[in-house]
Amino acid sequence: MTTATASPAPGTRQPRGRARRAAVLEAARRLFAKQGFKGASLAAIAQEAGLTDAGLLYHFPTKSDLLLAVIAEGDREQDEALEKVREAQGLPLLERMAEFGADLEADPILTALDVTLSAENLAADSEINRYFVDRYQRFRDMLTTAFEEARRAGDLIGDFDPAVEAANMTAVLDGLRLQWLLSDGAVSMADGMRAYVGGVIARLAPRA
Amino acid sequence: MTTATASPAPGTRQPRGRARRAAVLEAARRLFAKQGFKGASLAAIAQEAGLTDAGLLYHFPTKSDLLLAVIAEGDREQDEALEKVREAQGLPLLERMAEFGADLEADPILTALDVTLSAENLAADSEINRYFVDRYQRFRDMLTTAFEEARRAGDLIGDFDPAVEAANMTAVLDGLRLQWLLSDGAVSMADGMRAYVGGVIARLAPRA
DNA sequence: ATTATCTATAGATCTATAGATAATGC
DNA sequence: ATTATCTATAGATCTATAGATAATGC
Repeated sequence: MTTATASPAPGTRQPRGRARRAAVLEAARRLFAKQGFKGASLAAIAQEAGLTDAGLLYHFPTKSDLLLAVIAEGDREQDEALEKVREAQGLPLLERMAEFGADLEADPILTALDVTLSAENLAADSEINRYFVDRYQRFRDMLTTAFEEARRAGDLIGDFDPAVEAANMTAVLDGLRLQWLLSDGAVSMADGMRAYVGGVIARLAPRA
Repeated sequence: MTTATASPAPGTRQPRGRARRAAVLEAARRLFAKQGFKGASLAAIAQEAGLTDAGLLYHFPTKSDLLLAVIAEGDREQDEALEKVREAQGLPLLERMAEFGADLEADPILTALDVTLSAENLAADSEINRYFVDRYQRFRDMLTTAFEEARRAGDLIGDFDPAVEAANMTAVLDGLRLQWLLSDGAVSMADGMRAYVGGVIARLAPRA
């Protein structure tokens, strides 16, 4: 009976592996952006990275796993932006969310891939699914805390449920993203988020 | 030079074709619900409907087209429910939207397939893409009109943009749907929509 | 010697298409 | 005779896996 030790991800143990893995990610990011998820074949991506398609699958077990890796990499960059938001607390944090729509408009490709992958893996009990479940949970938690803090500070008053407000703010951001993509930019994430956040604050702020 | 006449959809000209088409749709609806879009193979659906997978593709050129047909059929049923909403105008219509989240929770399968397909076809310039673009447009238009009417009637006041409000309300519904699916029901579409619609009205209604 | 990385190969699924069969119109 | 419906077949892509090669640890 072997002890089940958590082994590191494939392709990260040796220099050759790390280099290939990085090359595959770079090629995938480029080809997914240019041809879409379905349009970019594993064989094409593998060729760009200098190995066979089967070789690529040693690093990323499925095509969806590869896309997840591309997205997760993008998320890490976005997380740095989120860190700035997190420096704020309570009402100021919520106020900064007004500009989050505009921020997302800056990276249309990643936004599109993200929506595709999260929707595609709704049902499956996969690592991908857990990734998105966690991400939404963390995002909602951050906002829930901010709503609670804002109430505690007296910046927001009235009979509202912080968890529901957090889910709704997350929902607007996500729903606007879909409409923004489907309307080819005619529906503005930036305008929508500014109006939404402004509306929430106007509704819950103490009367001047 | 032949005149480009709009030919009817394949499988609708002869009784045999109509029957097979219906059988395929029924089998598809059942198998997609049970095994998901990816899990249900064309061959399995075709077998249930009594023809080969290639024969199925005469009726529905691609697997996505088949899913679209299943969804469009569901939409027609939902449209009947929407007709009742449309009977109302202005503020009463908006008030009814508060219950729309609860309505959607009644049909989880269709909701999940719908999100999958709309996200999957964001980029492609396909019939499917146009279907969703149109559907969102019509939904937003309905709400935009309602916001305009409510303002004209004096039920809503203040400096708001009906188009932005319509897009945001559509977005909350859509975004909550995604979270509802991903959280396995922990995030409630019903609660979210009631809070959202209530909030919009509270913010924009004349002070009592 | 052992493990990491990769290739060769085969299977499953979706899709395209040539041509066969069934139905309809004349 | 013409058109609608369908099958047989082949190609493209994703995936699984056995085994080869390269790197590392001893």
